[in-house]
Amino acid sequence: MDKSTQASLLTLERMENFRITPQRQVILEELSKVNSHPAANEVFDMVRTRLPRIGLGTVYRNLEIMADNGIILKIDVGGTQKRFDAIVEPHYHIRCTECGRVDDMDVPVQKEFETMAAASTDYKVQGHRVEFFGICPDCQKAKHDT
Amino acid sequence: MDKSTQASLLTLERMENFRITPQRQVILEELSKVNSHPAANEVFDMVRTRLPRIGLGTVYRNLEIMADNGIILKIDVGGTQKRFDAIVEPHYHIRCTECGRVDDMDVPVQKEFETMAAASTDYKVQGHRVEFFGICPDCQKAKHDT
DNA sequence: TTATGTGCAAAACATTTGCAGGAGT
DNA sequence: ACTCCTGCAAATGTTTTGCACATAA
Repeated sequence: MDKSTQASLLTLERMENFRITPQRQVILEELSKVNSHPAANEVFDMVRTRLPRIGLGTVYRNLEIMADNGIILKIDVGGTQKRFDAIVEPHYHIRCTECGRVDDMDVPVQKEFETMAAASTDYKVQGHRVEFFGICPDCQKAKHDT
Repeated sequence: MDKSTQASLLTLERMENFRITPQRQVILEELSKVNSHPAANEVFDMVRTRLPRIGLGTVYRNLEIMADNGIILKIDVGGTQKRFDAIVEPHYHIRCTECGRVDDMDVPVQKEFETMAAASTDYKVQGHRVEFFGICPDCQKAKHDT
């Protein structure tokens, strides 16, 4: 058993009342491999190279379940598709307004934001999310070349 | 001409190369009336009470155009639908994780965020967005009543 | 032998687009 | 005339769901 399989099994065990299926292992392993923040169809493509018969619905179902159980992070910010991240620790993202690519941001998470926010609303504040947007290096280059 | 019509005409004049049509006036007037942040179909419903023959495509097209021209704000955060806001000054939002409702947040906009961010990425940073999430007063009550 | 999970296809939902006719300039 | 705009319907893209079969507890 290689390192990533081991890691994912351990992580998957945090799911209660759910089975550790090959599909779920592979989804988590593939998601853990990449630094990008793939959308569901991209996860589907990666997983399909190893499990050719897996269905897109299974990928959606399992990404949802893992996100609900805190195994992975669902990045539900701007853009048409939701994206997924194997790193669950809160962090910020930046999204390219040209190509939709999402990268992690190395900016400290402002937890105080939430206490500040709680004072100015009747909502029960659960968390917050910061999304920067801009033009990624690749798209800057592409624009320049035009 | 009432006050809201006058206001919307003035605002619409900021659009270059575009006509001020009844559809556009009414869309902007209706959007300006509410504190909520309606999704396109909700704008459609509001506008339809005054222009029964308007098409949903027209609403989408015009909301898009107005957002591109800075007349209104497209709130492209979490949730399945994009929402629209007649207040274009940058501000933060909070979204209910139960019902999807979006409210304005009275938290100062951290413009320094963007300069801080610029230092830690190769992106050309254009802006940022903060979304708080939590449970709105109505849904808290609903949960309690169950 | 009961719960849960899967593949497949269809449905649901939000949004965009093509087109023929309308209206403004 | 020409350009822009509209209503309508069809198409698109993403995500969810129903169902019959498979698999693990």
